Amino acid sequence: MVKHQRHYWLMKSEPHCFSIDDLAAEPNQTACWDGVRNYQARNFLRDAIKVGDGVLFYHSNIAKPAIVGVAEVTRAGYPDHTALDPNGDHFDPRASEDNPIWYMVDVRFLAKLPVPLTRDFLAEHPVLATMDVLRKGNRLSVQPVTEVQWQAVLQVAGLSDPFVTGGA
DNA sequence: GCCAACGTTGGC
DNA sequence: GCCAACGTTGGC
Repeated sequence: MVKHQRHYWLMKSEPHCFSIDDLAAEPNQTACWDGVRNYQARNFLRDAIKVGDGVLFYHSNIAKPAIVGVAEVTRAGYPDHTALDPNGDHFDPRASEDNPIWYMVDVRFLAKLPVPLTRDFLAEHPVLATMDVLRKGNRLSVQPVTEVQWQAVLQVAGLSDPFVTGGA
């Protein structure tokens, strides 16, 4: 029997818009990751991200951008209905029920890192220095993370891997 | 606030 | 299909 291979992702958010604390405060600590309007990120949301995948929550566009928490995917890609709302910030007149164009996933809060992992810190770490998010000019708001990077984040944060339950 | 990097748009 | 102009992202 073949089990789904868990994948890992980094998702950016501007904390004054939606922060890790906002996610933790949501009902069921779960929110839909809406408003992504970039095709490459859309493709990840629509095609690649699956229930159970791990998410590194990254705060962007602040003085000290950093990975601040971890979350998990609780619903795979489905149409982002905010594209259909003409009064919303994420309205896209080209989108329709039949052709949603944009997709989102649901993510649930797992943990806040005891200390945010800043870019400066990441850049000094032998494994984490390779993360896509550090690449100059990388604007992708949803990007893949390797399992090695995922485990390194948890290790340096002093957290146990939430997907490893006892044993092993 | 600056500006480099990038994605998108639209004229041709 | 090319590419210049433009808008946005996001670190600094």
